[in-house]
Amino acid sequence: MLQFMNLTKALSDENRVRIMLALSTAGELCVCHINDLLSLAPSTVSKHLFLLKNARLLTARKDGRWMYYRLNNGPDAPAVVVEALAWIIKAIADDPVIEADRQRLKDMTSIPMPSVCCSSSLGGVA
Amino acid sequence: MLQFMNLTKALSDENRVRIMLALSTAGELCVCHINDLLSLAPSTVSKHLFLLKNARLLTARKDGRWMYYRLNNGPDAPAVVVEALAWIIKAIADDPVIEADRQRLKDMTSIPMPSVCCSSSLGGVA
DNA sequence: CTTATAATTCGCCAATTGGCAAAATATGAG
DNA sequence: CTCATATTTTGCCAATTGGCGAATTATAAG
Repeated sequence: MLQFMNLTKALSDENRVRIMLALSTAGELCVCHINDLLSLAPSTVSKHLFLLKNARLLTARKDGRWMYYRLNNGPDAPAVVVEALAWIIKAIADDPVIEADRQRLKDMTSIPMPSVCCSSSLGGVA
Repeated sequence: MLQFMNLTKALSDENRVRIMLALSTAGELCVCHINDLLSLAPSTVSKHLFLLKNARLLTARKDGRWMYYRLNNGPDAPAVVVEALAWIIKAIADDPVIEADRQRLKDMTSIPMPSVCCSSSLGGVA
């Protein structure tokens, strides 16, 4: 029960749902891209990612200074998680908010990432 | 999006999830049975039921002084709701908390209800 | 009409949660 | 080593939420 409630609580915040849908499109994202996407403070995003990972909805991978997050839909993911992912993606994949995020993501990730991650990724006139 | 967040927020509270699972077993329950099941104040249960109904997870039917609630899994229920119902039921139908609720429900509803609803339904030594 | 019961609404309080800034941690670059 | 960047942890505050009791509404019974 506690584990299941962690799942539903994790999905009960709009910003966390937006993260999930962004990952369903992008496959994998580093934290700074998510910061830009949501326009939230890094500490806030970090907390959201912790809750999603804690609920087993996400997995994380570290590469140098960067953390990459992805949906936990691999073969060893719990069935209840995989079903949750299918449910939310089907439910709101074509929501206007999600569509807009997808467009922003496309712009963001079109800049080759290995070089420089975020400080110059988007919104950068300077 | 707002409608979907109503759904996930409605499912993010343990007492509300217990209501859902109780209804998946009983089919239909009147509010006073749910009060007894959760041992919460009637006003609190009423608020929970409002949130679940507002999220379209439940439907309500009035019969005399009693309100009966049931899962919204009829033919005209939104697909996203039906899928949510299938998801949560599969996920926690055999959770200990839910099993215990099911036992309590069986005791409760074994008393024929049309006669007297709740004031004498359970826990009644007096 | 008056009384009693079921349920909801309202007003309030405690607990939880989402947000940020600052400090701490980790890692690559010079 | 020292500096810069990415992320997390910590501490704090405002907003939301879950809870109760009191008041209100609705309906059946006397």
